[in-house]
Amino acid sequence: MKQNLKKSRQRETILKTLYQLKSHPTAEELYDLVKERIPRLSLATVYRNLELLSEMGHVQKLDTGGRQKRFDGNATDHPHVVCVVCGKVADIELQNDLNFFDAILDKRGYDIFAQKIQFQGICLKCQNMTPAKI
Amino acid sequence: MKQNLKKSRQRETILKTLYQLKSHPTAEELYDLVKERIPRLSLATVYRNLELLSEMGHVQKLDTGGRQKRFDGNATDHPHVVCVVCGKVADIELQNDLNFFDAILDKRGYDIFAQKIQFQGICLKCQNMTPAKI
DNA sequence: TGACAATTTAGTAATTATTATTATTATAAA
DNA sequence: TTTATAATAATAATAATTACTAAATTGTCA
Repeated sequence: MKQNLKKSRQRETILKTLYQLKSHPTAEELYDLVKERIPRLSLATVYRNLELLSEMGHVQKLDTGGRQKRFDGNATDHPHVVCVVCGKVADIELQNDLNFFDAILDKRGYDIFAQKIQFQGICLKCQNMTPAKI
Repeated sequence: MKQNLKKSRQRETILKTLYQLKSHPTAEELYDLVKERIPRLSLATVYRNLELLSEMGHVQKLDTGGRQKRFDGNATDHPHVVCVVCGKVADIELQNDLNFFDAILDKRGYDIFAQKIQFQGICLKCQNMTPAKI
């Protein structure tokens, strides 16, 4: 799924900065960080590149309930824990033989009360849709 | 968590309509449906009541990747499957002893390739925040 | 029942996250 | 270098949601 990217200082710095973070920033939070290195950076550049990078499988776009989407430099499928008060997101590890609530190895201090499980796929209708010729 | 609600024709019809659906409509889709019964209905009324109803635990607000949020008349924790092409959402049932991918009892025709697991809670910082006095 | 208070609504304006546009600048290819 | 391609900054446009407000509805209780 991953493809190579043309380089530009902005794109490289955005990606590198996101990789270095353990947090899951919004586009705007990441913009503020990268802006320290590239002061003339535009917010639209951050949005455009995060979209591109997530389409290419280099980063992950997260829907965590807040108004703003969040981004994760780790593009592999892994569970998250979200604070419903402040929106902060952390990675979490599961032990794959136990049931959900017991399986969390490190709760990261979160007081957990709910889970959201979502599978992603393609529905029957969309599977049968022949792609349009170019 | 559920509290009682004051009634108004609009609120009752919105809730009843959502309960009857097996689908997971956006606020706008639900608006179109309820509008058939209450032609002068306002979209803002639908948004306001869905917000209220979900805060009170009568319905569930879903973040499924699209721009619009979706709503589920079943407020209990249960897994969903989302079509990444058209956005359609379906309920899904898991067998609780198997690992994830194998545990899905009925895929509803979806061709599934990924999973998103999200726990919800309150982070350490927010737990220690004393609530403001009224 | 009727008078008043409280709640809810419709309609619309405002807000806000994200995306599109465009002229300019940077990068790559020849 | 010269020319073509792609990316950027800055800003405008879009679209989902929320806030506002005057009018309508509902609830309370004398």
